[in-house]
Amino acid sequence: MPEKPYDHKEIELKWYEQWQDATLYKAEENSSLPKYYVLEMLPYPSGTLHIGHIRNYSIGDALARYKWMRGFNVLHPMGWDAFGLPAENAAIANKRPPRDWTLQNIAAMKQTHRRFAFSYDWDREVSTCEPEYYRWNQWFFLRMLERGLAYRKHAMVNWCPKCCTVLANEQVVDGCCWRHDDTPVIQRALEQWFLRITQYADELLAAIADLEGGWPERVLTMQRNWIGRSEGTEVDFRLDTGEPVRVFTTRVDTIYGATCVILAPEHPLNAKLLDEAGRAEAKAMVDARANRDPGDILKEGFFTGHYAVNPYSGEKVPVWIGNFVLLGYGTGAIMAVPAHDERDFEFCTKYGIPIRPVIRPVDGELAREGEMKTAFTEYGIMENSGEWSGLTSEEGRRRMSEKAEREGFGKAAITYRIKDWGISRQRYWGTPIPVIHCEKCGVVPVPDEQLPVLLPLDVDITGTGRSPLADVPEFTNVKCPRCGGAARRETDTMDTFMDSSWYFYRYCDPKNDRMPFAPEKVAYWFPIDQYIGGVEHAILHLIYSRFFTKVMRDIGLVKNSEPATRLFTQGMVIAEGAKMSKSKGNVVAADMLADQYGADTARLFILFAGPPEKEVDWRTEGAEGVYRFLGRVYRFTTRNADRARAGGGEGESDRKVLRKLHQTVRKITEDFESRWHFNTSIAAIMELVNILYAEEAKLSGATVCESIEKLALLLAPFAPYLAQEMWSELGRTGPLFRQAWPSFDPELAREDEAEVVVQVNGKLRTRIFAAFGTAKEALESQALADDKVKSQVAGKQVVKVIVVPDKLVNIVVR
RNA sequence: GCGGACGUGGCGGAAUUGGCAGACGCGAUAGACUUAGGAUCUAUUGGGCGAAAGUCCGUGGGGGUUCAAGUCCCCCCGUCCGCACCA
Repeated sequence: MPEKPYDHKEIELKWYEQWQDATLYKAEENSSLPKYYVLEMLPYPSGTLHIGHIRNYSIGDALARYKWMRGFNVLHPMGWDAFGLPAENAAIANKRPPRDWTLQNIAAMKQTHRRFAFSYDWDREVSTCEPEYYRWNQWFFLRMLERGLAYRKHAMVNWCPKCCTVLANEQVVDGCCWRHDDTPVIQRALEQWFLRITQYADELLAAIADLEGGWPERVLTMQRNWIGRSEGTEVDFRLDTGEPVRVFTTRVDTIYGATCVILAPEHPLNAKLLDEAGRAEAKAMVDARANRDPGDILKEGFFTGHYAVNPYSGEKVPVWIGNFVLLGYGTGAIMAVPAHDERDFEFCTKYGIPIRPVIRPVDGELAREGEMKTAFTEYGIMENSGEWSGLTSEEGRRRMSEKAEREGFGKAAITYRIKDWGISRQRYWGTPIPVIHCEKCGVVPVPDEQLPVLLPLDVDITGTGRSPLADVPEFTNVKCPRCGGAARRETDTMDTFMDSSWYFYRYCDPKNDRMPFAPEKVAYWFPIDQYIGGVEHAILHLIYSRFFTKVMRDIGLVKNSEPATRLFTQGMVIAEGAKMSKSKGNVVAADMLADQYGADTARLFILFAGPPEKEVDWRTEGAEGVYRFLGRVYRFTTRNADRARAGGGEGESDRKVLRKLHQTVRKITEDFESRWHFNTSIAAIMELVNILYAEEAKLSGATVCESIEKLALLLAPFAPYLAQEMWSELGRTGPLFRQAWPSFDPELAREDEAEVVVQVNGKLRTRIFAAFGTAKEALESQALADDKVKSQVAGKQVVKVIVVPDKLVNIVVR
């Protein structure tokens, strides 16, 4: 049979049609097979399928197919099946501002999706216009409201002038919006909704220990730092105006060395303590910090003219304002102990505030006042500290905290860096927050039976920063569900990270219209065995979804406390030296690659570019080679199909090719089982194909048949369409993913003889062949008998010979 | 500034446990087939010297351990990532 040219479009469309109703990836709910659950998340904030997606999909998809072929029951959610994509939503999507990309990209994704037949992640842009998603987001919100986990408060919030919306702390990167890294966020005071993630801060931190081993250390470290727990003491200094100012310190044992109290420039007490000029100066400090000049902000401050009394020593110390004191951490005020804190040291040195050492090293002397060059920040023995002198720092901290609590001027306290999660967004799109503001009844939740609260279709997108919903009377004017009086609907919508926090649970029970999902269905699948996503979500999505899981557990919906036992973080795709992202405009869309070379090439190429955990530098030149390789495979298959079907016979190179074949199966199996270095897996398949080409004329029909068969199975996880086509060329029927993963015969894979490297003084001189297991002495004498070795050794004295059986002989001469 | 990762041909990368450096692919060069080739197939491809056999050098730089180092240890340089006044 003559070979056929490789027409990827024809092949891919053909099998795509056939797989449409095959429910290949759908979970088999009643299966008794072991579970294996693969989920992915979006690596890039973008609506269109681009290289990052392909990489993400390809990794997860290859693994899922492999697991399937190994007999696992795989939940491999496909597209947005969990929520559907009803036609009427197009109208909503259409309402978005022009800078949003949803509508055209939903169309693009449908097309690409069709061609690729894989796509199974949550997509922020799609989920933001799903009524079913709204319903269950709102359902969760109301459950949290009932439990006091959702609340509303007036707060200073991060505001991105480009997005015209509030951002959570997690979404602020280097003082800029996570989507616009050239736009500094500003602070605004607004009435906002929050989720009380801090209530779970302790558990989120403690449970990190359970994730150890399954999650990358890097991500766990980032989460630990982000939660930022520190144990210390809150202490009231009494101001000369009569009121207390509360400070937080982790080193109350140093308090006798406190030589001033410093307030954050935006501290509430400043209104009272400062005069006009002082307030203006404080405001200037706040502004300077918000604009956040790159480079170090110098420590600055000024004296308020007021004093406060140290409750332990009774000493009166000056009260200052300092730009390095943060309102958002601890109490927004500190006691400065310059002798034992580097920042305080710098500040007090600059302004001539006394530096008084009160802690000495355990086996050293107390530093002398005025002679310290740097702060001594370690624990030690307390000195010049009244009744506490002589105690260790640890003991002092404990006992002094107890005293503060006993006498009512403070207490032991734990402070977290993490803050409650602000979920209010002043956007049109996104899930409406399901509450109603009634003048008589206050904040009234929308009753469950009225969910979902949907977005109105008739909206002007102004981009002014005021929620566009506020200008739609038919949306805002409602009756209070409690008293029936006139009331106003909440116009903020939810952060879309809300959606992503639980979307994967819905995959287990996508049609449920009574609950987000049935607990027993989730119980079968969860926790996720393997989650795959980009590292950039370490403190966003990955911490929110852990929080959500714990809340769901406490509500009684799930039994697991963590969403995923293993996390794999794929590397980012770099283009022109920068992370590929929509906002940078350096996104390479998949369409080009897919149109030109097809889905199989696109996937294979991105996997071949490098190991999945590493960043890849995007350049398309290599795609040609991968396409060429698939063409080689296809042409080999078609021109040998007849021979393969006939089978039988004997060929000169059968042994050689079968050995390589079984070695390749072994190698790829090992790659899947240990590390996912698919680039080397694919390289091994290429080597196999190169040998098939070289030995093609010297093979029996039976060997050709086995080669094509195994080659198809090996390619199935990486290039499913071509693999399926090969399968059918062999006359086999049925979906390839129902086939078992190929096994290898260790006997066939074994080399006949060991190739032993012979070195002289560590330098390669020749190689010899010997039967496996040849004794050391025999190898040594065989090596020494070799002509090349003889000429190297001639005239010199053999000092030593190192023999590694089956591998190497090293002759040391002098 | 602190913490982490990394540094290999013209390029992407391989070398999994200290044991043949450069697998596989791109690019390049030559040839075959061809009216033609941006298709396909074959061969060569780290650098120096050499007609060749061969030989020396070579994994950011310097030092060390070892029979043997891309791999382990120390110092330096560079790149990337994370954190950056967290009291």
